[in-house]
Amino acid sequence: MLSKQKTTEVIAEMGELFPNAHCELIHENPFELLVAVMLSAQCTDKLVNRVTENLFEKYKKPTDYLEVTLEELMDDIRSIGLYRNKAKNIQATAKIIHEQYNDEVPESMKALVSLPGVGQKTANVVMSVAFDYPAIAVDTHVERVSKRLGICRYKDNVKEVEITLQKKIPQELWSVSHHRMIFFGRYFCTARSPKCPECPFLSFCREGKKQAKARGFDG
DNA sequence: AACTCGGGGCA
DNA sequence: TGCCCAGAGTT
Repeated sequence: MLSKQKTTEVIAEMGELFPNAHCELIHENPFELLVAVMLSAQCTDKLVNRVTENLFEKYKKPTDYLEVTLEELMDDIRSIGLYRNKAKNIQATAKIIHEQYNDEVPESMKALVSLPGVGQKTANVVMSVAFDYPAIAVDTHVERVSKRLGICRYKDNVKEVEITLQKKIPQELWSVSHHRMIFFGRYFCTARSPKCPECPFLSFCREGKKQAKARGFDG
């Protein structure tokens, strides 16, 4: 297990690798962010970005989603997996935000999680990114990277990963860390074929040693 | 804890 | 082809 100091150093180095990591997810309004993250479930970010580019031209406010039929919204996001559930959930959530929250995304974990299609992970992202709330959203990238680098244990569940990260990372870096680990997970520490030979953390990475043995490079 | 949704990307 | 992906809801 990595020490707190070593973990902080790793996060800092990820910041040098991806200086703009924290900017890319920040949308102009929290509602766009919420929709983007709802769409991203079980999809690659590349695919989501392709869809949202057109989607946010057409849909600006929560009520915009209520003025079209479910079929039309489904067509607008059809290239994404799970589009039927996502379209339903986005409409239902837009309706609640319009009717109960005066067209504003609620700034509370409890309220966010109660929205249809919004779970703990999505709520974490919205709170930390849109409202600057100190939280570390543990998605699959964050989980994989944390385990491989030894920040937490392989057997840890999502909650345990979150607790360990919050223990080992200074609070002012929580929100930033989320983004840096996502970028690192996307460009270096990918699920299937991580770029271990190019990785700055290879010297102490558990996964790197496995990969070196399996793929025949110097671990 | 296990199952389902689901089109696209990648090996 | 087969497996995986910025998860959430139901049983």
